[in-house]
Amino acid sequence: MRTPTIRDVAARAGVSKSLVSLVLRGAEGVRPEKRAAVMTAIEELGYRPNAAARSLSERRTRTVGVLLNDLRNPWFVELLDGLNSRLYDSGLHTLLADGHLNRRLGEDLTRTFTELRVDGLVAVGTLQDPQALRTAAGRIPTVVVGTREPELPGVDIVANDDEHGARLATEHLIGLGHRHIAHIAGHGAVGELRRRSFEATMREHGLEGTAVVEQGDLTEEGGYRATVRLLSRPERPTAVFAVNDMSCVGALSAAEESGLQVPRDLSLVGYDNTYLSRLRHLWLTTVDHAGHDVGRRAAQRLLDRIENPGRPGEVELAAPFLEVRGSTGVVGEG
Amino acid sequence: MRTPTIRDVAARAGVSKSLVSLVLRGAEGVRPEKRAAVMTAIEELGYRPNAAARSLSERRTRTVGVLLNDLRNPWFVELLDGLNSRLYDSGLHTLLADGHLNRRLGEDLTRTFTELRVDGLVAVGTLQDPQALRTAAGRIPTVVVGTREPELPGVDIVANDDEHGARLATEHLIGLGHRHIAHIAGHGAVGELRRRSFEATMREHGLEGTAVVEQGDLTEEGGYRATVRLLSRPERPTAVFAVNDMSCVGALSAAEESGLQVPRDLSLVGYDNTYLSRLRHLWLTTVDHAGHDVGRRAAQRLLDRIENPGRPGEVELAAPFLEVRGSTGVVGEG
DNA sequence: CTCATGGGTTGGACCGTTCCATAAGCCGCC
DNA sequence: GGCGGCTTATGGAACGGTCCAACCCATGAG
Repeated sequence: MRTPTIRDVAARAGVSKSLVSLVLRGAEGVRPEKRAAVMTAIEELGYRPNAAARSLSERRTRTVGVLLNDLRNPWFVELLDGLNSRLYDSGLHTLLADGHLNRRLGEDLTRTFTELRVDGLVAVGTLQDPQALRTAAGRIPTVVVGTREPELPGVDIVANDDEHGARLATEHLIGLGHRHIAHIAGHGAVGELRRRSFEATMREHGLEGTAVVEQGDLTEEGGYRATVRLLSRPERPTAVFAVNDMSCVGALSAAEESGLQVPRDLSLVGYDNTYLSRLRHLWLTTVDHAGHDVGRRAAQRLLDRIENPGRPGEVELAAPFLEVRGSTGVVGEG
Repeated sequence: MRTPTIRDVAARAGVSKSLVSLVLRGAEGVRPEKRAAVMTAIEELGYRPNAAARSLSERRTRTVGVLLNDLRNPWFVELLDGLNSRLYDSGLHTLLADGHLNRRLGEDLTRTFTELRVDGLVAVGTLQDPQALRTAAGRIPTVVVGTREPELPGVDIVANDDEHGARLATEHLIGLGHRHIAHIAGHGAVGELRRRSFEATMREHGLEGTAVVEQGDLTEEGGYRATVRLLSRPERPTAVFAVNDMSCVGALSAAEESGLQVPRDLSLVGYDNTYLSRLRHLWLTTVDHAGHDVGRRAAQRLLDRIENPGRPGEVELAAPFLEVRGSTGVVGEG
């Protein structure tokens, strides 16, 4: 028994395949009894439309490909949620693929999605291969989300406002009376923006003399090492603003190891408001990167771009906000 | 300019579309100069095969759909890695979809994958809708991975041996001299297996009198609450084996809150060896669920089932192992 | 010289839909 | 009775590949 096609349904319902097609797409002007006959035939045969045949004929897939940079670090879940729901409202499905997993295999996911003829492409986070994304973006409406790079022609970027977020974190610490504040930096455009904004904010408050930056790498290990270096300085900082939650957890470990209590002896602020920071045991003050909002806006951008592919690429920023938890406190109080 | 098709390539290379097709599929017996002509035409036109057309004609997609239960809890990353690499070796791509995200939208992903005519289906973790999976499994070779339910006709299950894992954890604690050991249980088949094995192991060591079970729910919050209850008992346990790492982190918080030091006053063992347990700040002793191995075996099962769809469903278990870190210690020592 | 052999290539049917132009049927009106 | 107009249904041509039987053309054997 082959899987049934639209013709099998038609034969069983005693109508033409065209009418079945009309019913499937919910067309007006089909006589109710015929519609019912078709529906029962579909039911009885367990018919399911063939997406390949449909998209071949329709010349679109109603599907959006989402490229994730690394499943291991699920900062993007809220973002996906926003993206997904907005796209779904417009009748688009999303398919995910993880770049990290597939890169080791030498598989180029932009190519896979290109061959699938997805209607749009969303790159979540910084991808390994900007060149592949560039060529894909030449064919498929593309939006980059949750990062600030790469900037490509005809590609929109939607992210949170890192400068604003870093300012929020830094001013929060300054407001608590901290003067010796350190920043654990990360690489890439996002790391750059956050660091610069940290430095600018410190300068605005006349604290450029006591601002310190240590380089991290967005991992726990990097955050740990950077903090160990920070704490061995003659003028030990009383607060650390880490480029992301992961680094912040590393900072937390380093602090405890050297006998410092958080937040009594050292205040910590992370970035991303991942579920890590929400763990009762960590309970980090952090900057929420407005993932849901970013995702929704990205979806809207993509829909616009599918409508009107020619438009030049733009950058759209959502406003992050501070989530104050237990890792920050007034300086010198305990 | 339409996107080029195989016929455009053929015209440009001065050959028939059939020959282009042969070249694309790397067929033998094509004259080298013709092959070269086709390749340059492909290059010049930027031709990309159309997956829909190909799969319509070939009547298969070379694609496997992977259903994830919840991206927020990324215990399955290693597993995906194993799965992916094995499938890729056999020329199959994987597409991911997250059930949690899409369920809210009322989208049935098994249906989406059925319409896509994926060659196989992998359900990672317990899904919300076993009924949908059952009907999908009736059409598409299906394997359930990393969980023990649902058991469906013609569906293989590949997971780690929870009974063995729970035994490892429990005997580790007993070996450290613990007698009053508690278990934070989880729901579902997996929770049941781990709890039963905990109880059996305790019984074998004559410790059924001091074994305690509190119900959790696999979340941090649940682990926290269960531990608070445990610690308020007259006979406080000296060790806790939690059903998963997430619960274990909750237990850790509860312990610290009531002034107990881990592992001096309370030993803790988790399950899954997620990156959470590897965080220096938590550094949990945990049972590794052999994700990579499970993933590879699942891929093999799926490939077998694609070859031979009729076979009845079987359960295959991989051996978990203990990962001793900092959250367990000899009883009474500090 | 004829004919079988076989490597290399090709046209056309087919996969399962959508879409469009056209047909069928019915009604009312002149 | 013929005809225009309207609603509803239909056949056939795409869509872009794969696959297969048939074809072409050297080559070598008989």
